[in-house]
Amino acid sequence: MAVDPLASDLTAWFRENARDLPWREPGIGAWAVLVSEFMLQQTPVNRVIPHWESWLRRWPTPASLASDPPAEAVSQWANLGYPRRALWLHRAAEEITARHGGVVPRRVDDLLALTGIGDYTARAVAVFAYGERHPVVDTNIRRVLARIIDGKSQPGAPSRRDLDAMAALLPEDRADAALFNAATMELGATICTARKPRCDACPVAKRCAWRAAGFPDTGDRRPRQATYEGSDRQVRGLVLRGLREAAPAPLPAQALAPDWPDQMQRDRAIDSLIADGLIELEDGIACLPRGRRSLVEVSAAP
DNA sequence: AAGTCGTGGTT
DNA sequence: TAACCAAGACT
Repeated sequence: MAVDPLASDLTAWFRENARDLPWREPGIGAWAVLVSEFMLQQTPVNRVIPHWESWLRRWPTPASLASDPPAEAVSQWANLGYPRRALWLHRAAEEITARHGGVVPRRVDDLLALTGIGDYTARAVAVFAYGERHPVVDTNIRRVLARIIDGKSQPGAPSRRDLDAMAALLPEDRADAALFNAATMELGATICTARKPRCDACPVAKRCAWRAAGFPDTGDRRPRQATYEGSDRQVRGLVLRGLREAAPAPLPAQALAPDWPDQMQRDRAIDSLIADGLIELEDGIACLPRGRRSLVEVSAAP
């Protein structure tokens, strides 16, 4: 069966225009790819790169990460945002070590069973790390498909139709299939962007239903984010930042976001961080999870 | 299944 | 400048 012309145009474009991102280096391991996918969840590429490099330098294998306490992962995560991803990545490393002998699994089902890995990440790792043949759908790909195929400016909710659409376009050859997934994602990230698409540079503009229809605004925006200023998220961020910067030393609870105007809200934030396993609180002393040095360790120090 | 979860850059 | 956006996952 011949490769779909849309797929072949996109992969041809990708071969010439792919950004050389570090996790795309040939021979990069599955663990490195997995770490990149965790960090890239809702975080821009340019912010991820330096963190990805230092993370892998410190923890080159799942087992090496699993052998350190989660507190170290949360600290190392620094200001990447959504810090529970650090916790989940640490837990995934433990699971990989325990269930898979320290080797990142290759099957989508096994990947899906790991903490913090959902439908996108499982497929991304299987495809980009192992060259398995699956359709991958992220927000970029959803947007590209919505525009090219459905003629909409914005995609609706994630649907299994996107997965089916990618599956229908997927080249038979595994390597080509992986390239096509990466190419579609790359187009969405660099050309067919949410805000100002650069249709002049798009290799498949001729095939775009949205363009053919005159770029109709289909409304259908994503729900707007709540104001960050004064939000629970902001307090949580401040509390965690304080603990990170103090680590490995613990802090008295009063020293967490001490200037926050709303005491009740601050206390709720602390409780929610405890519930999430991001911090621990004992006798009014707070620390990162299992971050306090044991008495043995402290007394053994010179 | 809609809400929630950080942080920083861009418009 | 306030709003928008960024390789999602979990509950």
